[in-house]
Amino acid sequence: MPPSYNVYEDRCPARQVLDRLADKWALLILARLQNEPVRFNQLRRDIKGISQKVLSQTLKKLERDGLLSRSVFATVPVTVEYALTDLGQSLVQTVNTFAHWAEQHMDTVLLAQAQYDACAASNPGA
Amino acid sequence: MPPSYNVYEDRCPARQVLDRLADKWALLILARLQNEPVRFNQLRRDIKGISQKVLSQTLKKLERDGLLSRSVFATVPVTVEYALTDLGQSLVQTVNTFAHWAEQHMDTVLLAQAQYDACAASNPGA
DNA sequence: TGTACCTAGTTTCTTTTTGATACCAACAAA
DNA sequence: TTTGTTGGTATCAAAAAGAAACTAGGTACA
Repeated sequence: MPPSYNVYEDRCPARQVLDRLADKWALLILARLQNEPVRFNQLRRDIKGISQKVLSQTLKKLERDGLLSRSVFATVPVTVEYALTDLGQSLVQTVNTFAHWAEQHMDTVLLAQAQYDACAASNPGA
Repeated sequence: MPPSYNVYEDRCPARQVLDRLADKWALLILARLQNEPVRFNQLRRDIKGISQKVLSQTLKKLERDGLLSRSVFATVPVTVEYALTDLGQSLVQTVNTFAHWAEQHMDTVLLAQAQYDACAASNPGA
């Protein structure tokens, strides 16, 4: 039987889920949380280049989607810990595969880019 | 030994590769090409909601990265076919896993969203 | 001959999103 | 008292995405 949901369909909820996950910051956050809960500022330090605003927004979205949980501890100053839920854990392997692909095939991609750019430079009109 | 590249590092090329792939349109294009070459307007029709501009831009980037190839045939009117390269093929399985995760876990995500929103509505000040 | 339509895009303009920066409250350490 | 920590929010400029019109080269129809 055909699948109930289809990511190619514009308004299918599965597409919306894919839209949420197909985001570099979301993937990096999920990957960073795979082994242990991590606090807000630690995430900010570890995931180089993320801004506080985007980190905050992305964490909220991932929490809303049930992929991670937010725990507040009444320490001084306050401690907020983010951890993967079971649902988030179920996605981590795929996220890792993705990150590893990027790390492993990077040289090939860089080479392809250089070739493309060289070709474009010698054929400016094409 | 530690990996040469690290997606958590801001300027690491691997991060840039991840940035490129962590894009819903790029993933949907790669997934659509997995079984056969597809033409521009066919992609536009199949991937619901993509605009011509973004499709054109994304195809160029993926071609530059060496993930797909662009072939022009001198038919009337002209035919342009996009196909996965070997490098693109090596990524397709991961892309599929992602899309399938979205389709399979969607109900859980929708439920989590509803719970989150209900809780937020009853705790407007929190 | 004019009109409409096909291909594969590009251009233009508006709206949305992102990123950088500053700011906030509460408290600790020097 | 100034500096630093926690976890954020507010503001504003820049970048990206989206919607729509437009291009070019040609076919088909009437």
